[in-house]
Amino acid sequence: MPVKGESRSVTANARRAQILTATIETIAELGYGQASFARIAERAGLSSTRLISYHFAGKDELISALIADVYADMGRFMAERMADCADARDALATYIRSVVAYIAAHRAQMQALMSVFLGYRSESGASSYDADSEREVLGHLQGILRAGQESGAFRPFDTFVMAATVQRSIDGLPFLLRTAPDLDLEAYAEELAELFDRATRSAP
Amino acid sequence: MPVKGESRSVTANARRAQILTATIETIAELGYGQASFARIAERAGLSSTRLISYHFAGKDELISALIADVYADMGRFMAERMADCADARDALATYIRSVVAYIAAHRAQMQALMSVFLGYRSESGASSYDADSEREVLGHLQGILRAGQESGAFRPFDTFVMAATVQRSIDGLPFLLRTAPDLDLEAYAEELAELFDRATRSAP
Amino acid sequence: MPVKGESRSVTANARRAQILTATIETIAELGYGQASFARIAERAGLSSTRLISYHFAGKDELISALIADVYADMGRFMAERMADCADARDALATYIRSVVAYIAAHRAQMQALMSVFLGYRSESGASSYDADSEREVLGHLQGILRAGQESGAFRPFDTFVMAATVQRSIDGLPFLLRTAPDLDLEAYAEELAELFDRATRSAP
Amino acid sequence: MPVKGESRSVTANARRAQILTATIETIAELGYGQASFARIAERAGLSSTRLISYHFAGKDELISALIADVYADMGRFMAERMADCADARDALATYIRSVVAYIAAHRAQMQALMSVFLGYRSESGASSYDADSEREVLGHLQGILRAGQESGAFRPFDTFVMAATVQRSIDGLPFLLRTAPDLDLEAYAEELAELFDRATRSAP
DNA sequence: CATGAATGAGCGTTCATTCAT
DNA sequence: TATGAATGAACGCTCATTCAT
Repeated sequence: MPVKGESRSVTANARRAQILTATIETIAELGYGQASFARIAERAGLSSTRLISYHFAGKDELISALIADVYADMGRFMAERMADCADARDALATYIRSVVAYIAAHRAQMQALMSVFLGYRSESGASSYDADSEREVLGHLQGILRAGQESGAFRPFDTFVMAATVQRSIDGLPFLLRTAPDLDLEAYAEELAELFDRATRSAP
Repeated sequence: MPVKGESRSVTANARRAQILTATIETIAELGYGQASFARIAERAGLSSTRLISYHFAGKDELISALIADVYADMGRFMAERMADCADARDALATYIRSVVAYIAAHRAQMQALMSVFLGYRSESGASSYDADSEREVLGHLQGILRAGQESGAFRPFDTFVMAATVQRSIDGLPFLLRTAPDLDLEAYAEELAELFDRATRSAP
Repeated sequence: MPVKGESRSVTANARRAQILTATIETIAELGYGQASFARIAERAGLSSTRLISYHFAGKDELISALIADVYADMGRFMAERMADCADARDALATYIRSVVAYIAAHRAQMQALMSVFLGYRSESGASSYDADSEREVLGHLQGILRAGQESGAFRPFDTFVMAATVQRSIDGLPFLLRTAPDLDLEAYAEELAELFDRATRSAP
Repeated sequence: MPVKGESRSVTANARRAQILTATIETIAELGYGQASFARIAERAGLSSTRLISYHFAGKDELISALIADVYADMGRFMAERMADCADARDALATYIRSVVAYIAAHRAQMQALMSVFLGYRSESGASSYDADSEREVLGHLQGILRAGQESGAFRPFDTFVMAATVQRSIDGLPFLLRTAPDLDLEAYAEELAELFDRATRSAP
């Protein structure tokens, strides 16, 4: 039985990573609903699903770990990109461009993440992962928007609505990429940046 | 074994409607993945799941019927609302307000529809319903946007990106309503209308 | 509820015949195991399986009627052909040629009959139809063989074994025709006639 | 989920054998059509049908395994018996006696095999097992017959027809044994041997 | 750390049949 | 005579999980 405390052995972590990778690929390809332990084990080349149950307490923990992993990776990426932004307008545009860039470079992960968010209802906890993560992500965006309003760069508007709209405009990309894999994401990002700059800025 | 020909009997249609209602409620509440025939039958107060299989050829047909029903209803609602719009700016704002209004009045239906779109992969057809319906919906929006650009009311922008962004900003509402049922949708709609008016209009 | 007594109305008989024809075709094509009421009704163009249940007390009666029908028809055919046979050798050869000829002209019926015999276990009665019919058919053949032995035309042998062998050599034809529909049945019959003439006759 | 690679564990093989035995008994007694997983599991004393699904990929694999098992066993038996035959006449008689002897000693297996052949339509493959196996079995018999014709021991005749007739005369035995379990199979074999010797031999 | 074996519950579907017109 | 509606039981199969090494 694997550790519940703080650290895990090296090989255990390797196995977990291997399983998570297979899980991401499976969900990205078949959708959350079709991602059974059996199919994940098959893709990972495991002899039985038992190995998944062994390294993860259950499906809930597997999905939680997946979300945490992707979020952590994306968080690192975003933190680096957002480090030096001149002002709020720059920060918003940079945010949009950065998330789109991350999605472009991690299609499977993002596809899987979205599929999980939309297909997953934890039967243990009352609230879904969606709610918590959502609040967190939107919180960050709202921070940027509020700062812009305070500095006078942004016009008055409901920061929650604006943040949600920005986020949704990006969230949908993984699904869009399913049916249009050749989409020019850089151009897409520029269009969005321009769109939300006009939607938010105070001056004409 | 009902129907091969053209029409259905009155009682059969009543049963179908009853089952569809229960299906919508079940999916809206539990998500597509948890919406089994058993749970639907239980909610509908049916003696056995056999009745569902009897009135619908299979799960595929049940879901197809659900989508068609909701779409038809929404289509009627939208057509009425969009009938007389002065210009493109008005049309865009009306579109946003109308869809939001429809969602506000048909939360369960929309919740179910979204859940189906995101959790459903038809094993029969290659493409999911999502792809086809999406194209259709976006097509309508793109029509409004292009008309505005041609009349000079809208600035130049990629109509596909803009249409997708508008649509996503509304699509997400059913999910938002899950965690925030008390959201002021009228205000939300006004914020979106203002947001996209600024994002699209040509003049300062 | 249809008659249990002796006669049936004209239209009822027509319906029964229509259903029996569809049943024969269905069984011949898909095998007894796949011949459900639903599939039979579909092939017969009936609106519901209820019509079958209405005209036949149950599956057992449907199958019984099928067997009886085919047997009666084959019986008439055979009686005519076997009418004037010079001697036992002639009778045996004629029997073989006649049954083969009948099979050639009624492939679906025979295919269905065989499929029923081999796939059917009446849950009501203890003995299967096979046993009774078998005895009857073999009885006829044994009669021919015994007569030949008494007249000295046939050598001594176990008439039951010989009759069974003759019958099996013909029974299998419907199945053979499945995989080899172009089989020359006339030639086949001649080979069998020669084979069993040599196997039975007394003189060298 | 047992095995993707090459071999199976000891206990797994034991379970498979146990399940196969129960399957054979069930089919032999009730016929292929009534041999559900539930009935097989009950006979085998398994806690649930899940164990069957666990050890065999599906009903198709279960039936395939059954056929392969019985054929392999019969093949070994026949190979040993047919090892030293003086000539074609001897070979033919030995073939008949051997198959009958095998049937006598393995009634349930043969009953099951026949029931499967006649009641089974694989939905995966276009052709049934019957067709392939049939060709193989008849091929062997035809080999014996052709050799006899070439050596002059056998008269000219269609080897396919003769082989099919021989085979059918034996195939039917399992069914005959159902209604007449006390049949003297040794005597039966002798009658058949004599019958087909006369039918095939060239000299008077 | 890993694994084969086993499990009960649930899935969507199909079955022959009965009820009520 | 015909029919739509309804039904419970059973089907093969897959699910995530647990037991015992």
